[in-house]
Amino acid sequence: MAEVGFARFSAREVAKRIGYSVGTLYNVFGTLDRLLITINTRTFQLWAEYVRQRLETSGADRIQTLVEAYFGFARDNVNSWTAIYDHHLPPDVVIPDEQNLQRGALTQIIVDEVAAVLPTQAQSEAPRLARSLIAVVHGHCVFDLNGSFALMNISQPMELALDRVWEALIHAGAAAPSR
Amino acid sequence: MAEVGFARFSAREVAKRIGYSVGTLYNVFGTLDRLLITINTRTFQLWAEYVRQRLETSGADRIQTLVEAYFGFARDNVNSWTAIYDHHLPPDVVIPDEQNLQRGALTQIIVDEVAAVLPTQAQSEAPRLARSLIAVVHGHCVFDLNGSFALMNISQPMELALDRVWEALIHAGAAAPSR
DNA sequence: CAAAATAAATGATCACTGCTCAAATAATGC
DNA sequence: GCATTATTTGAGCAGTGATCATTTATTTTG
Repeated sequence: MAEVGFARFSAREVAKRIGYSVGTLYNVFGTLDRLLITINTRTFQLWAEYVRQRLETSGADRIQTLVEAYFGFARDNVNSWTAIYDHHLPPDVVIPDEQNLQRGALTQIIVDEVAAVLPTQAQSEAPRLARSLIAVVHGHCVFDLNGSFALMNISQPMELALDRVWEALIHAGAAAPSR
Repeated sequence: MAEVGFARFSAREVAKRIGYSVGTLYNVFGTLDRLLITINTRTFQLWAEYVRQRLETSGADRIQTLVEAYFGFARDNVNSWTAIYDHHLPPDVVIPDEQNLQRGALTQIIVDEVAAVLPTQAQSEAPRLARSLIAVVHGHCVFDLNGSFALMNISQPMELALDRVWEALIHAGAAAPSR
């Protein structure tokens, strides 16, 4: 997936590279969708690990570190990252609970950091606000990687996203970062 | 595209439905990518028209109308809307200038409305800020349509996006809407 | 009007895809 | 050693994007 991207990904090629036949691959995963779900869950895990490591060596502005890690992983792993959002499940296919839990770990990291920055009386808003801020950063990241921002001469999209994020946090009562 | 969605879209099926052979379709468009580009440009035009009509009957908060129109079109045309972002061009294929101009019309509508809401001294920031706000709404819209918000029990994602948008506008000096 | 020149449309063919499942192969238990 | 269970296989099916020699239709010309 990392090498060829979602559009050129195929079960046959996977089988060839791992030294098995297509049949075995289908015996294990049942369907291509379930193979893709598994691959994308793994990408989420790598992403969460990437974010955790960045936080370990973060400066004072840990929110900035989060935004930079979101963009950083996407930019360093365009194909794998894009595959997460290119894969649309048919209505009858569902992601196993176990995998949804694993995928949620990344979100939890962000919820915790948002909570840490909010004042006590705004703590209850952290989960909802954090998810909204993820959407904010995600939107900027999508437009960065698909060339929309470049086409419209918008430079430094990551900084743009961070501006939006801190505006929202400060509005919610967070203390402004020392910048 | 509207009926079957990006993943099940095929040139052969198009040819069958319009009463021509695949060959003719390829004589006209040259490649599937160029057919997809054409379809998606048309979706942008329909989208812009949709937004214009909503603005005509808008209440006092025209920014809210924009956000509702962004979400509204996406929700009413999930397959066509999603196809815009699912179609990734190979590095050697480019969108013709003419089509990029047409696609830019939607952005221009939003830039104009953002400018109208900003004070005089902030006018020059309108193009950059407007594109950032589009990214904000886009991110919320993606997570709404792909089920991410539902999975995390986040209700009213459109209202959430509008909150972020107005926070940013007020931070930039816009007068708060009467809500 | 007919013949020549141009334009438009065709669809068999190629290499690929997801997926199936009877058959072959391998591993295990007794 | 033999029978039972567990794995693995890959040809085959219906579909895909793309090609291009051939056919069909239209227009121009003498």
